[in-house]
Amino acid sequence: MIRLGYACISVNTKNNPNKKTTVAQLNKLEPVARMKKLRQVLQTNFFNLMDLLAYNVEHRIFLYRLPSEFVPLATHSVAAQWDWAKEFSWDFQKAGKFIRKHGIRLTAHPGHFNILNSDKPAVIESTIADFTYHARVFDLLGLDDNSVLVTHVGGVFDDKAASLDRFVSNFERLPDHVKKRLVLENDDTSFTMRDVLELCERLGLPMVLDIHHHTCHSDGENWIDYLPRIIQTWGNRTPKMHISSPKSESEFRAHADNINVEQFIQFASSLADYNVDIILECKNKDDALLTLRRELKKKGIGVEDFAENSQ
DNA sequence: TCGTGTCAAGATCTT
DNA sequence: AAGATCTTGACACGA
Repeated sequence: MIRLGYACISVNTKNNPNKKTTVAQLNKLEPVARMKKLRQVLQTNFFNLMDLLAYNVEHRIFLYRLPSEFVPLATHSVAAQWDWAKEFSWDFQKAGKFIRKHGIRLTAHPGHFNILNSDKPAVIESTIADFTYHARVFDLLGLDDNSVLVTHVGGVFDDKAASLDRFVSNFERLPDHVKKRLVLENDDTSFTMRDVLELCERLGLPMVLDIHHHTCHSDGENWIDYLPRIIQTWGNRTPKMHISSPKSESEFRAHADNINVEQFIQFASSLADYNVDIILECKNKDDALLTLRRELKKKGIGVEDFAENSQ
């Protein structure tokens, strides 16, 4: 059984849980007004999250990536004095209860400025801080370890082996509650499916296969040969993958508006033996998901049987 | 209301 | 050593 999900933004609901403010804006304000502004943004994001999750459930979408901006400037010094976890504990509990009740799987993808294998101590520190923030949000929502934090290995720094080793030693520095949620994804320029799989096996971490990245960057491996090992990394957790279609031949790395249905069928047919959650990374977000479902249905293919039948 | 410059953050390639 | 690029939506402000 396959479940489909989308990332961060719904194009069908007007408001999304990704409202933010800027440092420059906050610096214009007095400390009290500053706190008020931050509070206001997070309150809006909670409101929008509940709205969006209700929409998701209505459309039987049980997989969703939470925007990293959910708590505005959470790891920036301008918000350092702000105890958002305490102030919003009621909201976290309420949202968490809804998420658990409906069996929604929430995941996150900390931004690309997070480089755990950096050679700069300050970058490593800010990365640890940002991962910790993401894990804390899931902890406060009371979500299990299927709510993962997806990240890339990072930079190559002219020496891939040394950079992989540095990832391992910096990983050991993460708090346990972050370690249990962190998972690694192959990227489209530096670390291939096999690089990441081997690193995941070394660290005992789950691996997210991004099939689009794999077509952009590999050493010619056939991903199907590696599928059982990739699935194995997830243990008792539900494996998660990413798919997107190339925007065009010339902009192959960029994401298209929708998923090419033939391409999806080809990918998904190899996953028939497994339970897999797949996040669609498309410009059209949730609309791409609903469109893909319609196209599959037209072809009589129930790849997402659970979601279709339990209507 | 609309168009435009700006936004916390890194790595890598180009000049 | 400094600047552009990646990628990217939304905020804030001025017209």
